[in-house]
Amino acid sequence: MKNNMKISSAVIKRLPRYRRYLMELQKKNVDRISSNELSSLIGYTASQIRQDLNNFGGFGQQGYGYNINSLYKEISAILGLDQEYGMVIVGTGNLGQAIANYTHYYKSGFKVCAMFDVNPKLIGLRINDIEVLDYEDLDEYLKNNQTDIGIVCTNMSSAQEVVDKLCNGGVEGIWNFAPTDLIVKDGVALEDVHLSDSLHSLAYYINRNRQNQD
Amino acid sequence: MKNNMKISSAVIKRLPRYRRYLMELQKKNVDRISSNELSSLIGYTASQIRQDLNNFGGFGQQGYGYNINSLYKEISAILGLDQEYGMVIVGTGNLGQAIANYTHYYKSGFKVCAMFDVNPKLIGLRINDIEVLDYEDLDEYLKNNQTDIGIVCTNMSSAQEVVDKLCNGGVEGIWNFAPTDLIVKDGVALEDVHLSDSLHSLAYYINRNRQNQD
DNA sequence: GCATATTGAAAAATAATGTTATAATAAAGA
DNA sequence: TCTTTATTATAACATTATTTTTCAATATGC
Repeated sequence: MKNNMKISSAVIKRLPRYRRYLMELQKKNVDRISSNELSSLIGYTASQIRQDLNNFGGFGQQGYGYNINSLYKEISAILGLDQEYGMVIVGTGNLGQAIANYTHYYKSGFKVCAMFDVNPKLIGLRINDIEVLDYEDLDEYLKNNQTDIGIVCTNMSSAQEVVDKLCNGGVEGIWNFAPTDLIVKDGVALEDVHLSDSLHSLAYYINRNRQNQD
Repeated sequence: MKNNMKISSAVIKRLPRYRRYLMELQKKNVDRISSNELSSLIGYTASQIRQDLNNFGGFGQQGYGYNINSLYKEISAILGLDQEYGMVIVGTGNLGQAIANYTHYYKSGFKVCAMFDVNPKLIGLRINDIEVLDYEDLDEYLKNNQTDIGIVCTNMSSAQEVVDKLCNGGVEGIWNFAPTDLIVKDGVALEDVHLSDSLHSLAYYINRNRQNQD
């Protein structure tokens, strides 16, 4: 990274998006792109793109633009996607299973190593070749298996207890799908996916559009 | 609403969260709360809470605070959650099934009326009592069944085509889970849930924390 | 009726984004 | 080789968006 200044979360949220577009360009065998071309593709202004990237280093070349392969690699490295992550999923309902399948399908450095549930009907099953273990054994598992990310797919009422266990077990990040706000140990990253909040925002905009038509 | 001024999306994104906390307070039979108490609960500053709510009207009373039941109802109405929404899911893989189950479980005004897929093995199945129909018949279905929201759970390459069909079929909102950016018809609301982007941001923060420890 | 609590609303402060200007440099063409 | 053009990096500035501060107004509760 270029310097120690804190990068705003607005920038960080844009990085995965840059990366997605660069991946597409790679697939099309494009090998260079200017901030202007990227701008018309992604929709951010060219200067914002240049400024965003400049937070991390001067990846472009004057008169040339950005080399797609190397910029892709740089952004991947900034995001930490050049590394492997061991994950566990707690809560093996439909959503948990879907996430297991999702990360399985989008092969990458993120690997679900185990799943946990309290439901005896699920314990012992294999989903995408991942065993569903008894939630009782989560502490023990974390003690013996270094785990980077805990994925919370439980209901609201169990979520905080699960997160406490995960944090104490040494995970570095929580990916939370439970519809509640969680407290994590200092130094643990938290990323929420609040599906109901998302759906409710959508409802707001639908209604606003309806009202504008009157 | 108080006036015609456009409300910023930052405010809209907070509304579902206010509503969640108010729901919890209702369950605990609390009947009033001040912006200060709400603040220490939710984590936003008291003045932000007051200002957010004031965008839509003066729901509080000086010297008293906010009545929880009525504020809950107000926010629900602002979000359009006092209404019913008919939805279809396109793409009946694990994620599509999980979403179907999710909205089924969190009973509310959002009802999945049909699911669509191209996979003959899935067509004809019933998931949570919702029939999986042939994607070929989507246009026909939309013509005959007024549908408010289209949920896109396909892969990246099919997503835009699906969205075009949904928009032409008259949906008012798209809830997109495909890992790509979509173009919607004017007047149609779009809400993205980019799971991979979310996971990648998490990876960034995990790595930043790691580096800070050195 | 008075002290206190609390909102609503305006103003001020801060943060984020967008624009402009310029020097440096690579690419492309004469 | 030299010149022109394209384009980034960087800084300064402008604008817009968001958050915080401040304080008058008003309801509550003793």
